[in-house]
Amino acid sequence: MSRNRVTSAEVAKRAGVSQSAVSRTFTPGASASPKTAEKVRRAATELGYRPNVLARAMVSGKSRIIGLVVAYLENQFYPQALEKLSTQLQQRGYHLLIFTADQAMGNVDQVVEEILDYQVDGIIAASVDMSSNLAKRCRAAGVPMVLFNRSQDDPTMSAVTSDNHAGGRKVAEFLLAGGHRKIAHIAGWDETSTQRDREAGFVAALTAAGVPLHARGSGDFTMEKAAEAARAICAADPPDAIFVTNDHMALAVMDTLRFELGLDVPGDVSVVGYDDVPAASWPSYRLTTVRQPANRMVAKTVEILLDQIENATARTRRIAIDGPMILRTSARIPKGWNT
Amino acid sequence: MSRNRVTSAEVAKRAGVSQSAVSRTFTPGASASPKTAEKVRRAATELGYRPNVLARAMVSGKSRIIGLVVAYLENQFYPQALEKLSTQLQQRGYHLLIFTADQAMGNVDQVVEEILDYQVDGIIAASVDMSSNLAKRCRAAGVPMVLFNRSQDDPTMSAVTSDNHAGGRKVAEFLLAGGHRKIAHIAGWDETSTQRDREAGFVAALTAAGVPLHARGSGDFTMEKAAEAARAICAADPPDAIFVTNDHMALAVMDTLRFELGLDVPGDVSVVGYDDVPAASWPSYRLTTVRQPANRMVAKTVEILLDQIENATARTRRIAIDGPMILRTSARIPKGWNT
DNA sequence: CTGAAAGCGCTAACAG
DNA sequence: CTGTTAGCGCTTTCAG
Repeated sequence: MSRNRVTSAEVAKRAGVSQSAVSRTFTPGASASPKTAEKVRRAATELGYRPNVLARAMVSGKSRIIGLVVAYLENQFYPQALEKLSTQLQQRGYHLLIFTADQAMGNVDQVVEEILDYQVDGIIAASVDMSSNLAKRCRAAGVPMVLFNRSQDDPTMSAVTSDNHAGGRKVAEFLLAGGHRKIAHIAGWDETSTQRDREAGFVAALTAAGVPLHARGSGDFTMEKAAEAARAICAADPPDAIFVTNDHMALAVMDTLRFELGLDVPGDVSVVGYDDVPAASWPSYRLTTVRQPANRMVAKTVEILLDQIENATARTRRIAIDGPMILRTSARIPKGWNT
Repeated sequence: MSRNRVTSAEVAKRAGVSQSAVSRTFTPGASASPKTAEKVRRAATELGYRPNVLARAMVSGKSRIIGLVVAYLENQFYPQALEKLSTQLQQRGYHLLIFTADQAMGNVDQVVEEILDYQVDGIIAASVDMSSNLAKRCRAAGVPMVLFNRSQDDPTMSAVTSDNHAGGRKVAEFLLAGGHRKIAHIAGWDETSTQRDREAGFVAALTAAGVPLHARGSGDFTMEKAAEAARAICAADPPDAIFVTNDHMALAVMDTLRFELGLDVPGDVSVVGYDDVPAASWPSYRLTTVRQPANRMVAKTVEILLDQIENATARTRRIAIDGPMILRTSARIPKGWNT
């Protein structure tokens, strides 16, 4: 009942060749005669041999494993991204090693140290914030890192996000065009770039139109807090529209408005979210939102990371991908409005 | 810009001790004098040294990585389980290496071979079906495996599920007590144990009461197909209750009934699901369902797997954890009904 | 093209 | 308790 894997040496013996010959036939850029390769391959299948990835990693310095730091998966946007990330990486011969970091516990840095222990070839930090001190540590270790759905102040880190500022602006313009003038905002965490950028774009457009923000609450990126914020905001002078920083919270806001406060959406108040998670399109919600193009974000993330890994490209890249507004029925649609 | 990690040898030199001394101070069950340990630890922090997990894995035979095979993460039950799994494992010093397997592509076996290449200490197969041939392969390799939320016919594989048969029975009894007599079922894939067991328990109770199944449709575990099935079932002689194999599909069924077919839930038809995913409790749905105790299922999975890994317990265990019915408002509640 | 030999960084006997 | 000595399984010079 112990680890009894077949080794290259055993295959070599059976095939009547040297151990290095075996190694060569299993190494992509190798030099082995068709004849030898054939003998080896036969012996290998007979014995059920497969190269030990870890041993290979030790000597080659390439583990073909990518560390993924992720916070919480309740917001549907992340499992979706995780799945795509895993699939695309797997196709290229890499695999994800998962590390969950309690955003709250602020143990992200600690976790990254652990990741480094595994000699990962690269790191993807999905929506967690990390010290730029840490970035230095990774760079020193020669391990590339890319931030997914978060961009740090530290411009030396590669990052892929959607164009949050533009997205926020679009929402404001859409709401304004719809005739709304008592526009509220329910935020996530102020510490995150997604929150800051979306709100900045949103408020900028409002300001440009000379319309002040009617009210503001914080939902902490959770449904419970978002619901509370919605209650608080509507208790005083109810808004006629609410922009919620992400769909996950927006869903809770819609439910609170409708089932608890007895308000009609969009009759009494329009609601707009951000992300376009699967649930946003469910008939019960039909949430108008700004789509984060998960596919393209993931593809870019993989491209940038593998480029840095395989071509030793030191260049850090920061990308913001534009996403369209998805018009559904949770918000009044201005006449003649096009995307 | 290359891999420049500090090695134990460098720490040894700086601390003025042997390389093995360094190894010992970083190995839990080691013998090192407080004095030496102190010197080593200082030198280590000064140099920023951390043991190379892969090298350790090579010689010790323990990689402290667990392979997780997972199919699709859209059904909220899985991200939730994944997160808990990762967290609990991480606490015990293990980490998850993710492998996505297209259930449809039937490449599960292929994927497991890949997992084995990484010298994982164990494998968790979350809701995917695998050949018992493969189980043999893992056992031969000395790698324990436990099935999560699926139990195979092959009784040599450890498995953790909820008590699906009992769950199905409960639903039938609940519906029957509620006075329903035209009861339909919308299934997932017939090949899965979850589907078979839930339906078997459900139908058994119906039969015992002398009530035939009014109609049956297949939803393929997807929302689209489930919606179609709902349409088809209601086109002929509409049922007064539908038991849907999982919440993910049940949500779609509710939406279809309400917004497309104009039916009232539970006024015209009661809907019951299975899993108790987060969305089931959202105000728009308030879906009556059978809870799969994710926490306990995960805890058991981790316990069984680590037991087999750390204590070389060969004993395979198959566990079905009972879950309560969660009464909400998508189904009529019989008078005086208690859990 | 091929075999022999030297490690990758670390743990685990083995003597002291 | 400590240092020395073997390897873990594999890739990679280095001669041939």
